[in-house]
Amino acid sequence: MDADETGLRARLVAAGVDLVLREGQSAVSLREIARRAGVSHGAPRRYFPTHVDLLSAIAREGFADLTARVERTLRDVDPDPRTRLTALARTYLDFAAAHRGMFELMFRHDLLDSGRLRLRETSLPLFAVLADLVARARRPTDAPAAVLAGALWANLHGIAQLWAWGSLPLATGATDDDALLRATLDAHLGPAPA
Amino acid sequence: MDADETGLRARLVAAGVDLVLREGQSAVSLREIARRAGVSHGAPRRYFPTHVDLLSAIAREGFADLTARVERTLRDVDPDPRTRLTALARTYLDFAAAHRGMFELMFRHDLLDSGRLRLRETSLPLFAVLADLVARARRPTDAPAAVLAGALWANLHGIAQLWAWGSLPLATGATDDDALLRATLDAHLGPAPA
DNA sequence: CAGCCGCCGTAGACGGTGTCTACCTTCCCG
DNA sequence: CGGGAAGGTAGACACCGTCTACGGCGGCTG
Repeated sequence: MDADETGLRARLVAAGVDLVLREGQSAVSLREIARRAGVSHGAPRRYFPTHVDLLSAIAREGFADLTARVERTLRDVDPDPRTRLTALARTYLDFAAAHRGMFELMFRHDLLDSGRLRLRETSLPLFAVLADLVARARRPTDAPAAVLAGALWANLHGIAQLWAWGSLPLATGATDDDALLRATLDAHLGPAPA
Repeated sequence: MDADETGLRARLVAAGVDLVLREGQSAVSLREIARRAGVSHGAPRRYFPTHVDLLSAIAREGFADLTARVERTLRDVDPDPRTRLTALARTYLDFAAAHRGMFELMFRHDLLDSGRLRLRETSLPLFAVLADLVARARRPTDAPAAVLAGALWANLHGIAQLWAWGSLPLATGATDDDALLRATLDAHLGPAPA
């Protein structure tokens, strides 16, 4: 992006991303990141006044990564909106499962929520992709596109979280989330075409 | 329950519940709880070998509270399953909004997920209530009841979390979650009757 | 009734954390 | 060439969770 890739700032974020992916969100301490970046524990403070600022920068990378994955997936999928939404949803759930620590961090609002950080806005591009597809897949009797898209996102997100947490496998007895995903898409977009 | 209400164990949990409701999950340290309970910082260790054990006990209270609220709400609602599901959903969302810190703690699987703690099972009674209503509201062409109930729970949960996080208000431009809730129920259970 | 044992809470230590502050090096620009 | 700012170092502080040694108290046993 606009960051000097070789600068300490970028190295700190990269170390943090690596750490959260490998060890989970609780392992992401300022001092550990500084250690991995090979600098003293006070160094990050030049670029990130507080721990929250660094975590937010890491989470931002997570959103960028997820958004990029979705766009990459959609490049190879045919133009039917329903098909594309299915692919988007699958990517979302796979991301949450494969990068659980990062996914958790991205939505830990108690860690990240700060007026000045504007982290929430980071998810808007991804939502825009989803909302666009929803608008095209929407049936005339459905709720307004923004509402429908919001509800669908929430459903995806809830599956991702409750599945990772173990509640959904336990409650439904399922061993994978395919049926849940199908039911969700059918519910919001109407039964799948044959 | 089976705990001596005047015992230190119960006092610690009560102090923790109070703290998480008032200050949020990050304020719930062992030492602070001990301070509020008027005992030394080492005392909780008799009953909760580790911080996670205490947090789990607090989260359990949260699930019990939520379940009780749902049951209390349902006592005054007429028998139509759709109406009852609406009331249940409303209670779920209101709980998440009113007790954000507790709601977050309840689903912090990185803190609570531990084979021996069996915390996930605590949400099963609530899911059973929902699943029962879903089974009765289900249309013949819908997904199996367990799947439908799981998808609906996930949708509710996602709305609760993304709304609290601020993403959904931002993305949809809505000022309350009523439209999202209605769209969700319509999607999973079919259009509302007049 | 005496004595002992086990439960329960105390208190201090240890290594870790985030944050603050004083310092020092290095490099660029006038 | 000399001064000043940028950027990293290092130590202090308060707080955290965990571990361990200790004390006091009550109840059971002989």
